[in-house]
Amino acid sequence: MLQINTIRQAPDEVINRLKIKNFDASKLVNEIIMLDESRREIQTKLDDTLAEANKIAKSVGQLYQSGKADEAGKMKEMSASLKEVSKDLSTELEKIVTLMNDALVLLPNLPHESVPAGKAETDNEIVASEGEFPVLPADAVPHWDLIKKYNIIDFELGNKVTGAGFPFYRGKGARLQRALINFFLDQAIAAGYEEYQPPLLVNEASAYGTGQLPDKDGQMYFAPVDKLYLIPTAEVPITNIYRDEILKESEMPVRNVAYSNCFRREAGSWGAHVRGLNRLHQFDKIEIVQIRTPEESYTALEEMREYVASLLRKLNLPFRILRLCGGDLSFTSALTYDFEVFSSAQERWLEVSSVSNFESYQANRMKLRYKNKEGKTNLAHTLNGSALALPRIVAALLENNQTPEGIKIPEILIPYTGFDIIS
RNA sequence: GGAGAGAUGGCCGAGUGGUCGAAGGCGCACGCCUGGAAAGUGUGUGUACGCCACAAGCGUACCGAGGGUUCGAAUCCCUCUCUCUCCGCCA
Repeated sequence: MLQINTIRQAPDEVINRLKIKNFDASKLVNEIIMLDESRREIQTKLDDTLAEANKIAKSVGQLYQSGKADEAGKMKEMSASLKEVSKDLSTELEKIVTLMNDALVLLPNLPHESVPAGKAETDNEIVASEGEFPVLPADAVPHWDLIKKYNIIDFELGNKVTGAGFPFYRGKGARLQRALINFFLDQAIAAGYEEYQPPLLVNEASAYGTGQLPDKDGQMYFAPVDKLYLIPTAEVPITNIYRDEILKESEMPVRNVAYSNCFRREAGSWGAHVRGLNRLHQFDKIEIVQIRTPEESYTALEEMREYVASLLRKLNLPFRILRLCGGDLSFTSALTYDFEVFSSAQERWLEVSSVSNFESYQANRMKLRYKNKEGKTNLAHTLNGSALALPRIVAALLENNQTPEGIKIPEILIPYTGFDIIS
């Protein structure tokens, strides 16, 4: 969430910048400022009352020790009324703090100044475009036909055992998945990321920390008996490692990578464009996470963008990079680059990665701070990106590399797959 | 799942009603010492909020969480959560 200081110091700027996200914040901001004012007023009163009560308690102790029980008795009475006052004040304070927090979590992150205005996908700005579209054979088909033809991914089996959106990968399909996972992890490690294997279920505090709660409740699978959420991305456990932590500047920058299964309910989002591997309830993703100082977080974002681009180049996939417009930008993000690969048989662009800088928005919510060289404690900046999400990469690889002989495996993956063609 | 023990600062660990934000040790930071380092030695070393200039300073809260008793709680009482040990089960 946004820092109260930011809102207090420049409320108009907050309102103006959120207009880029098509979010009318004026009412919320005013409410927050009013709540903040009364919060501070009450806090001051309460502190003064408690200070006085503390003084009395101390002198009562001294009076008893010096045998002046009468005087001590009088002091006790004074203390009783103070106690009532402080009780009322702290109840009131608690109420206001709750109201303020409830309001604060409803405010999205401020977009970075480079974010273009816009309402929808079509307003995203294409900032790069690379690679050649492949020339496909005349009888080229989409990946959902290819996986049947070569018997490498089985949706019907998934339907039987679990339900829609939970396919089985088999034979060379399973091996291709495993190859991609290892390839992506090896690449990330070579680029300086530390590998983690995170838990796939997280508690409520973690889901809240990265911002899945309260705004994306309903998108996550939930195990009510133990009150645990199935992670929609490794971002959640990996970033929450640092929840309630104060990092030394020497421990920064943090560069972590994790492979995980991701679980998404995708409630209400099934339609014509989600056939085959385009959208699943369970999928595999390698996620990179960085924790940075505010000064260098945008340098880090560009570094991550370049890293993701390098993966797609190595896989020989045509891709483009979009700078998301305000309307398409997520609630918690300040700036996001989406990566899309061209899936030739479907003839559409598929989003395979999303690289974002959350600035201090997540950090504030999860109290992730760092101590700078001067010894001052500040909120850190968090960033993350997919590197990469598997299903759509697989879809594009299958479609783009289909030949009459079979599906050719990109050169760089062959050491990982152990075969060069799926036929 | 059964039985027991416990939760204190970055870590270890003392503290069973007042002078405790909390002894001591380790770690860390800075200084001295040294050709340099180690050792030794001195000083410092939590977080949040409020007043205020995001200074100094002062105040308040925090010893797993929440509530209670009391003029006063790390210390007493209640509830919850978590951790550990043993047994059972088990990849």
